[in-house]
Amino acid sequence: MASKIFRISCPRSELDLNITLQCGQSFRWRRVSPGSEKWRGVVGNVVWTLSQDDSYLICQPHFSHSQYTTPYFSQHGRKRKKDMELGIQIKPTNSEKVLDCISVRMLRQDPVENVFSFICSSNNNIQRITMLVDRLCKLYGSLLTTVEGTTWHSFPTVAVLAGDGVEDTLRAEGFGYRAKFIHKSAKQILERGGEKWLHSLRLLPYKECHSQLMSLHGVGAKVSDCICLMSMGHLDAIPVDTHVFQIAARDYLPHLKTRKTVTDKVYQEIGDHFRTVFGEYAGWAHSVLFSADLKIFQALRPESQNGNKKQGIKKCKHL
DNA sequence: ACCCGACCTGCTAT
DNA sequence: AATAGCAGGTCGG
Repeated sequence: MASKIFRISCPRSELDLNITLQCGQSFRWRRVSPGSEKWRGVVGNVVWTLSQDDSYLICQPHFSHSQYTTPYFSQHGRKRKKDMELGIQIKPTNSEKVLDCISVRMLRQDPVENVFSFICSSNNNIQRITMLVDRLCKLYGSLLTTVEGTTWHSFPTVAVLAGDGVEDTLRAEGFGYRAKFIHKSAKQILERGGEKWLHSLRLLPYKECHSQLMSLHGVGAKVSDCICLMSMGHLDAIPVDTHVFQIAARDYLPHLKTRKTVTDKVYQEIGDHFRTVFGEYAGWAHSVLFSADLKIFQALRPESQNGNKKQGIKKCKHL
């Protein structure tokens, strides 16, 4: 049931789908077919097919029923580039790959999806995280629609994830020790007021938001920062994982090279350093550096070929 | 305040 | 072929 297509003015230099949808912010986007430049995924309760040329995003919703959607790509502007250039000048290591990834855009995700996706991320790799998140949606989400023979499901509600037997089921489905984290966090969120409570955290200052999220079982400092950055609107949150730790030790804080693990103190030090170097969009800059170090982007060369025909075009401010 | 080992799973390297 | 190492960490001691 294809419907209207939305064209959104947005230069590829400021938002590259291939990087943004594949760099480990969201685990729900798939290429329409192998090698395709079109992406398909779920935002809220709507399946979208996204593509772009050098100047526009082209967005097609697949409705099964009438819906609308809230802004998904964050609106942080061009000033961020200055911050990034400043950072690159200070530390040129890896700068070529970094420039390839500068067109990553932070998403503004739904907090529920963000929380449970990143609970799945602990001590895990992107491929398996993607598989687990997909499994979570198929098990506990509701069927939205079928597109070209593929079924698409919504992300599960908190109440469903808090239900009886969820932990045992998830363990049997290969979630490992994360099964308990998911079930218990869902129950904690429900006790505090459910989705409404989680959304209300967006009103808090960064530090408070960060510590509230950390009260959830399975959400530590790193996952909490992922949520702050990717769904709470805190563009200065710095998730420090093993990868960012390596980058920091290599390019910014050489005295960390001798350390084996990220302690709370080192975690804080790296975040503060990034915020000092990159300013208010430090979290975005962190994602550029993180993406540049990801294996899948090592051989990146996004050559644009376009010439997309369009019909039934409609203007839309945001997705 | 700080550090350490255990923990599920599945892919990779040796 | 078997085994250690690692992946966007967190928890409890």
